[in-house]
Amino acid sequence: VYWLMKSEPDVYGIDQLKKDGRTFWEGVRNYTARNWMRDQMKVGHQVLFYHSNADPSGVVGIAEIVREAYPDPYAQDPKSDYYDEGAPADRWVMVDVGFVEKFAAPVSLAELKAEPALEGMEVTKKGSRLSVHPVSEAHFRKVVEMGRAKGRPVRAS
DNA sequence: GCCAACGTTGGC
DNA sequence: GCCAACGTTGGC
Repeated sequence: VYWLMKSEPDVYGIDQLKKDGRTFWEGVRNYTARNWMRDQMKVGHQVLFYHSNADPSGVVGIAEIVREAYPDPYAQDPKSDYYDEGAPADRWVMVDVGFVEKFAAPVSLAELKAEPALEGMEVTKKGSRLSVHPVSEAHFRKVVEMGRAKGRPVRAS
């Protein structure tokens, strides 16, 4: 299974992931996204890393799942922006993701929309807001091809 | 900053 | 269970 995960670069971008090597993906508070993370994500799955609210928004590289879903402690922390008052400890989960590669330049949303081979890809649809969702293998491969065509990517060492 | 799309909440 | 109101996401 392949995935797309969105993050605002001002909050946590691909450069930070490259620097950190891996991170925990806290703060998902949408049941559909939660269910995919909890029920379907497995270690080793590849992820398109997407920058939203960016200039340009688009896929900036590849990450991978390095730890499967476990409870998100921020949901229990009243001081956190992600606090969910009264939520049972197992309501919200997070996964850990590792850096794989950063494209030489983003594959912008405009380019994704313009590519016929990516027709139907979730992120190209109007009103697509889900921050975590699966991507078909064909779409994943195509986006990676487009990203690598931008120049030599930076890979994890 | 605007606004369309969507998910969630809460009154009934 | 319906649905209007509200909050959030995210492109532009």
